[in-house]
Amino acid sequence: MDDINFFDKVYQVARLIPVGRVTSYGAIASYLGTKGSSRMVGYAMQAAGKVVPKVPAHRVVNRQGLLTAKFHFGGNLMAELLESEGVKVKDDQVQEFKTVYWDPNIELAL
DNA sequence: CCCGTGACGACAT
DNA sequence: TATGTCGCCACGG
Repeated sequence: MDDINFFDKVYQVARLIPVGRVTSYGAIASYLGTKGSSRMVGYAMQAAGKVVPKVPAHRVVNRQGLLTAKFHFGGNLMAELLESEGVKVKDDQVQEFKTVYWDPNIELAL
């Protein structure tokens, strides 16, 4: 697994996120073992839309449940995508965040 | 090759 | 509780 690029690892985990659930950059980073490099996760997501299969980057938010990435998606697209999957979003913020929160460290429990 | 930037997070004040 | 600063590491210029 060490042969896989850091970005690819991020994509792998991101694709494991169930519909109607969201996770945080730090959670993914922690799962990968690069807890301090949460920024790299977000950076990887930047290219997520360029990779295949398509990575649900819209399901990844910051630790506060804030749609920091919506600015990059453009307009309200990210929020609409989440709501389309059943995730309630208000004021660029995920409602019931702790309820819809999906932690790879727990769910994958590896 | 060096510098600045950035989808974040934790700690310090 | 809120605001400010530092660390993290990859990529572009």
